[in-house]
Amino acid sequence: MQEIAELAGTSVATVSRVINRNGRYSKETEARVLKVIRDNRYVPNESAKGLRTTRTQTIGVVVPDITNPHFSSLVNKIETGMFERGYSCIICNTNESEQLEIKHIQSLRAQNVSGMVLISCLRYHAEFRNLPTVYLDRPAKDTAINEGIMICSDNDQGGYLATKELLAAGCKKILVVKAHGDDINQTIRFQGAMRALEEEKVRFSKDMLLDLDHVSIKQAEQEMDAFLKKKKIPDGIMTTTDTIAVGIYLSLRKAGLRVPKDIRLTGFDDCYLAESCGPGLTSVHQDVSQMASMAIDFIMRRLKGDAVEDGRYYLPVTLTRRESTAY
Amino acid sequence: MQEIAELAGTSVATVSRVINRNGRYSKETEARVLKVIRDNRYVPNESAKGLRTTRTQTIGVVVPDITNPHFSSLVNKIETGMFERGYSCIICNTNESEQLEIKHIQSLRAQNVSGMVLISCLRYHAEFRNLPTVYLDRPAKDTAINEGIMICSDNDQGGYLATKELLAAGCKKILVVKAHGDDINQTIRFQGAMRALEEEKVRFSKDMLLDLDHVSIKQAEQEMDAFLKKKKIPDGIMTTTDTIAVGIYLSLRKAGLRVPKDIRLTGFDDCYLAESCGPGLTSVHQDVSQMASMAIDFIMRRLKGDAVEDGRYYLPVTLTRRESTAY
DNA sequence: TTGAAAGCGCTAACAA
DNA sequence: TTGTTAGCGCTTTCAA
Repeated sequence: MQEIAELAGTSVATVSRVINRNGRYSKETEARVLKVIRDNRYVPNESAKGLRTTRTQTIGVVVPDITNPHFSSLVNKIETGMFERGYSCIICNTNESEQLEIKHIQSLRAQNVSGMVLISCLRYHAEFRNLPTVYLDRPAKDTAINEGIMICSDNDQGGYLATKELLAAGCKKILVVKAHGDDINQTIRFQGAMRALEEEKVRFSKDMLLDLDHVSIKQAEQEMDAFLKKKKIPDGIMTTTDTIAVGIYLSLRKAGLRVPKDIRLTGFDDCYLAESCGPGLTSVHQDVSQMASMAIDFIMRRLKGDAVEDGRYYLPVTLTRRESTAY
Repeated sequence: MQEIAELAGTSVATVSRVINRNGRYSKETEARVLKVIRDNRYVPNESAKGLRTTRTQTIGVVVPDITNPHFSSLVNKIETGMFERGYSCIICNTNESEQLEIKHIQSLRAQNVSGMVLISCLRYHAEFRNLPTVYLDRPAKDTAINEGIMICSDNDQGGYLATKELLAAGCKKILVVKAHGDDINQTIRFQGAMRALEEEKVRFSKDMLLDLDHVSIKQAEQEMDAFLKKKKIPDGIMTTTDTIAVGIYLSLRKAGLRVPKDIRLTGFDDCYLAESCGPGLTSVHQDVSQMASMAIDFIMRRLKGDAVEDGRYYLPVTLTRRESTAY
């Protein structure tokens, strides 16, 4: 920067002003400085800037599993949008581990990120009130916590819609396949399903719930294999994630059961898995673009210094109908 | 840090030494400093460290499309492995755009990343010789370029294996579906396919090549729809990516063509799409874990100061057989 | 084994 | 509109 200043015949302060476009300089010096910067391919040092201002042009994004299509497209949208606004994203995978999540967040803070997008059911509001933070995609595990900005789909309604669809298709014996673990959405979607059953006065017995250790195609497939051996065959299956639904497909296929003829099936997320598996999977559609852009907006507004009120934002979901629930 | 020094009754220099474990201090002071650090939850400021040392605990990872399962699992492995070694990853999506890639790399350099993993056919060796860099998954577009460390699968052999499998299944009229664009792997895999055909003295005419604008399920499906309308129906299809193969599946299903009965199909990458679509897709398996860990190792070695020789490393591929080529 | 002090590149307060 | 300068938190040389 010193060098740029000398070449442009000015001071470092002015160079800094031009770079940060704060306006307090003449058109001529601006042009001169800009030219020298371009000619020398000068790139400002972010560490120095970060040290001086205690904020950097980076945003931390904490995600449970980048390998899950739902999250990868969410991350893709966030990363793209942030970069357009001059920010880079540090993506952190927690593999659904709370411990790892905490470590990652510490590391992000050490790196002076300017903001954070957390896909997590944990809440850290007390620890970093000054750091613009948005909780995305997952409500707080502790429902008593109201602080912070939270954006997610109306998961309860999603579970409801999917189950209603199965009932409309004439299903009487509905199996629900969810996962337990830290993602509270799984439970919320299940509750939505229960709401739909109650509304239609359909009884649900506990043995029609398959509760997986974690979300994975393999696990869903194996558990379903076991279920089919032991129990009565359902005529409809509601799953809480497309990934699980794909595992169910594999198991049913092996067992010679046809979708939708013998069994109807619904997914959740409506990621590309839903349209690419055959037969096409009816799935609850989440507006990923909207979620990402809201998260970006909130952070940008706080970065500009605007006061942004805490709140929970629930985005509406829709049902994308495909062959798997045809009737 | 100042504060820590005072509380521990020592100087900032010593605190720094303890943090960086350089050994030049007594056991007692070490214990004292460490305790104060823990008690106060002190986290060193990465910006200051970065400014002083011109390297940070971050690695830049440039990836064409995080949404593609092959890349998302590659990134997942890299991110996890790096974090275990104390590094965070800044993930950059280029959406296959050279321009965006260059912007991203500039931004990474401004952020003083300690190393880079680039999934790209471009080469930047001249610009940053000092920055530990590994080119992953994609050979140089300009084959004359020999500089740098490059790790990728033996894509030619992959194309060869897939096509051989189709031939072994008795296919006579083989359609190849690839994408053009910046990813030279697409072409290399195609060449491997040609090698297999030549070896078996099977003629290949240009109208049996479908060359997509870019890799996408949708595009593959649409182009295949059009192809089926105009041309003779093939009895085998070799694709250069699982994603494309999924699009082909969709098109064939609509047309009432059965896999593998009427048409046999192969994919490439062997990502989870391959096992989850039905019927299971025979696909060329890439050793993603190995690729990621080699990349990490090379960067770590260079970070330690070891001289690492430039070179091209081609990892062997295998064929994972599933139903789609059964015979 | 320790401490003092310089300085990494930048921003912002102050002065001009 | 511009320049001078202090100092952000850290590492590292030099001296003790």
